[in-house]
Amino acid sequence: MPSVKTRAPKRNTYRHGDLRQALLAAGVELARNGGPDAVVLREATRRAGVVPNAAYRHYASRDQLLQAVRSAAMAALAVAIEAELAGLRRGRKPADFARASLRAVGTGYLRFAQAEPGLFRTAFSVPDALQGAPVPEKSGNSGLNPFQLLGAALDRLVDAGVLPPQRRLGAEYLAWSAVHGFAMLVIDGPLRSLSPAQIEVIGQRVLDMVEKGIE
Amino acid sequence: MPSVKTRAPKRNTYRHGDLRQALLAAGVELARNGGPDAVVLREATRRAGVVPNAAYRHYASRDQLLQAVRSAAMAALAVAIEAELAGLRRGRKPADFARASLRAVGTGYLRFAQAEPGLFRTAFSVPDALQGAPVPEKSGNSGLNPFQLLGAALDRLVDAGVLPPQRRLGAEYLAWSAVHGFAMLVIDGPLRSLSPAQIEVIGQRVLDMVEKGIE
DNA sequence: AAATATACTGGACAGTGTCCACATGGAGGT
DNA sequence: ACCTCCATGTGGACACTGTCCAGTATATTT
Repeated sequence: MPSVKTRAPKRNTYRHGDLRQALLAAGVELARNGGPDAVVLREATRRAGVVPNAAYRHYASRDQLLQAVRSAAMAALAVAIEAELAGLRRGRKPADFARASLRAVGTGYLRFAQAEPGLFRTAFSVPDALQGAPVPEKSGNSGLNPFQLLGAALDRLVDAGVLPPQRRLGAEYLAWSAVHGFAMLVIDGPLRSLSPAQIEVIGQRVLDMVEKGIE
Repeated sequence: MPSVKTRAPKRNTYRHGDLRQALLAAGVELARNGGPDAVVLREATRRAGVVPNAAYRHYASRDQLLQAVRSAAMAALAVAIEAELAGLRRGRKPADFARASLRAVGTGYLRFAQAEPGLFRTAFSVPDALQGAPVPEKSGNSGLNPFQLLGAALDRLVDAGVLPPQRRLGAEYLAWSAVHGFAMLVIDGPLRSLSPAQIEVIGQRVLDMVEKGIE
């Protein structure tokens, strides 16, 4: 056996077929374990069974590849949030439903951060104007990126009369700050050593704080 | 002129004198602009006017040097918080003073993150059990690290009767999450493009949320 | 079928962390 | 005063990285 890390599928055609996609997939896999720094161009080409320079036909630099991986990670986060939202039962009063929506966004966010810390850290590894024109690469199935999903939940709170309209402006910053900060502290901060059960409990308290603090 | 990056002070003695300290200082300077990834061992030795391998007499690896830089960054954060606390006028009622203390911790935290984003990102770049035995390398002049300074402020809130004792447990996680998350979003997240004035305003709203959400 | 554009290969270079063997010279004992 | 020890710094090397430049193979267009 030559080596454990043999990943090249021994392509026989000169062209790869879909190298761009293969590099992105390899990059995502690298980011999954290891975070942003683990996204190394040469390793990605190795896994795609191609010479290092071939990557430059599809990405102008290692950083461009990392950006693509980041977008994919952001989209995965959006999907996780959407999944949490989809699991909501719709029976109750609008106010309760709106509150539950905001909670679901936060819960999905935190679950994803714990389940995929590498991707989560990659998604936020580098500056990004999330405000700007929404690009589909960073969005989930609904076409909304995580920031927009949060905004939609807050809008629902206003519509349901739970959140006074004058408090709506900038409310996503408050909610996002609390949840994002907690996620960071959990995945590689002082709260790293807590058990999943403890994290769940404190996470819910963070969401309580947001709910109380925002209205 | 040979080069702009000439930093070697042309030592003539064989021994450096205090290479360990010089490497740490160079590392901190590198982290100040550029964050954790900019802490590169060879550059640090270059600035200390020494051959790369000399570093290994004082730090077992590049990572050990980075850890030392992190501790220094954490200590600088503690000092910034202490400075904010020291600026508090003491005249008022204990309850007001306790509230102001918590706010000062948060404000110091956010000010430092904005003033020294490189050091801030470095301080939290890598897992660290902040809970464990407090080491002086990460502490400010009071001997307390940032986490402990926050805890002390919360204790004062309890003593002043503002925060019910049963809410005290874990309260630092809530406060820390909100403030840390906001800091992250500001220095390299979606809030990066906001003006300092806007950041100040939203930052105060984050602290409002903490105050309301915690009690 | 010829020409062109596209995708990949090959070889190189500077930069990094780190390993090994070696040189230097200050501290302490005789 | 000398001599030896050994912590500290040097020199050279290796594998790894991102990236540049020049070539080569194949798909597409003419």
